[in-house]
Amino acid sequence: MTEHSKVIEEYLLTLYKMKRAGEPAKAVTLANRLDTSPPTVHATILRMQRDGLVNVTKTKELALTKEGQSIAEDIAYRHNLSEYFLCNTLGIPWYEVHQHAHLLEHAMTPMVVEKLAEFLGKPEFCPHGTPMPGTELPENTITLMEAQPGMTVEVAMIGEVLEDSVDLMKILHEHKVMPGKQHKVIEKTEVMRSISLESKDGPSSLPFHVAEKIFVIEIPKDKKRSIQP
Amino acid sequence: MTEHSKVIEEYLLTLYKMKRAGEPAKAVTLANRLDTSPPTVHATILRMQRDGLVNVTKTKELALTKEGQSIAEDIAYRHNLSEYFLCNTLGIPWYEVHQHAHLLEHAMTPMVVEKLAEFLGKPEFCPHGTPMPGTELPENTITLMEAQPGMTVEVAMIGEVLEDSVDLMKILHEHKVMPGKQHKVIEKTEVMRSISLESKDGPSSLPFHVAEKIFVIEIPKDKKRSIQP
DNA sequence: CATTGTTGTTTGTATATGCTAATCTCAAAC
DNA sequence: GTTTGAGATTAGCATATACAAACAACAATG
Repeated sequence: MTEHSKVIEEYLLTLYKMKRAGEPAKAVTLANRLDTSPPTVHATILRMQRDGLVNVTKTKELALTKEGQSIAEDIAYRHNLSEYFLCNTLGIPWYEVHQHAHLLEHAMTPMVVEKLAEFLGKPEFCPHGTPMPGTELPENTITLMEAQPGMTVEVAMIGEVLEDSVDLMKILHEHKVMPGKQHKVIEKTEVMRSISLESKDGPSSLPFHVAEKIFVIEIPKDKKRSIQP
Repeated sequence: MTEHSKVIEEYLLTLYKMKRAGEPAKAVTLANRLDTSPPTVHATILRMQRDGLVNVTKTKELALTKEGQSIAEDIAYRHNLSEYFLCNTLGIPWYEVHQHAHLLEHAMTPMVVEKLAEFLGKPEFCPHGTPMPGTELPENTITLMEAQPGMTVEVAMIGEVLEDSVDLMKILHEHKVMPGKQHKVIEKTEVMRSISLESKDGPSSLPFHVAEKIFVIEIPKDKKRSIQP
């Protein structure tokens, strides 16, 4: 597992996240996500193929190789560990740790990763609820879109795509739409294409495209608020 | 103060350290330190001049501009802070933190620097005794070379040049030649070009070129061992 | 003063990373 | 089946970073 540039690590991580989110891993998508031009992505993918990091199927789907997958998981781990550290140790708000971790993730030696993980007590989830590679969300996790009006749900994870927008994250924070918090689903209005919630901190309303990226667990009526006040 | 590449940051930091160590800041020296070829250094210096980071005198001396200096101090701070963190918080041995900090120093946002400094209690020295920019070593600091036989000295700082060699650092560690430890100077032999020491942990012998880079403070006889056992 | 050695510079390349503009390919839509 | 549009690719270019080899400039030394 050789040394790879920041750029390559970025591509690997993005492909990994797209794969995990069930999105099609194509060159265009990558270009959009990474905010680079298609030709640049093309050239980079060629190098990655050459170096045995990705394979390209006949249908132009990008698939990580064993090695690519393994490196990507490593980066994801460093990223999530950094976020946990920044949030829990340094006290940087959970909704903005992503940007800072984005730099750190490429600058940690194996020893630093190991010692940091020990120091933090080997956490299994980042502050956005994303499980570290190797850990999974509970089986009964659904997206907020799938939750029905009347349900009370507990936020499990804020989808990684959403982390890129600090503004959006800040709003989620203000409405306490964050891991561990409970909300009651009031209604889903097709016209507004939004879903409205109600929690002890007040009401909130989220557009469908955001609700699709928020993962929750239904809380049975009798257990409501048993964990989070 | 714009964004600069890792490479440029490296050049700036190296120039800053050379300046502080009183070494002549020339292109060759840089090339040796950074282990790159003279043409590469040349080209990079041109870019740095273009960007207002260094000036080149008629005698080919490289001098940081105000801006270059300011950025360099910033990097030095991030480096030393990282080292302190790696050593004191994560428990990575002081003699090998340098390599890990070397990566981190280029990956810390201002917010991370600020929060980390707070968390660590705003330390003023790195684990090698190097003062953070803005802090100074005590006035009466001398190099081990300048210490006379019979003197008892306390190590204040391991010169930054020495940090590059993990092997050497490990040896210093084994002989407890580290900040805060006291040693008695036994003799300086011109023939061997080495200086021999004696501490409660046993005897050691350091070549002149190393002793030149180790900074110590003389401990008056009556105060010996009053601080460090 | 001529020689030598150190240092700086130029030349010629190479690779990774980026861009725009133009073009190609192919499936879906008409 | 022809058109259209999305996506992939090619061509042409730019910049930062690296190298080796050749050469220039200059100081030190004999």
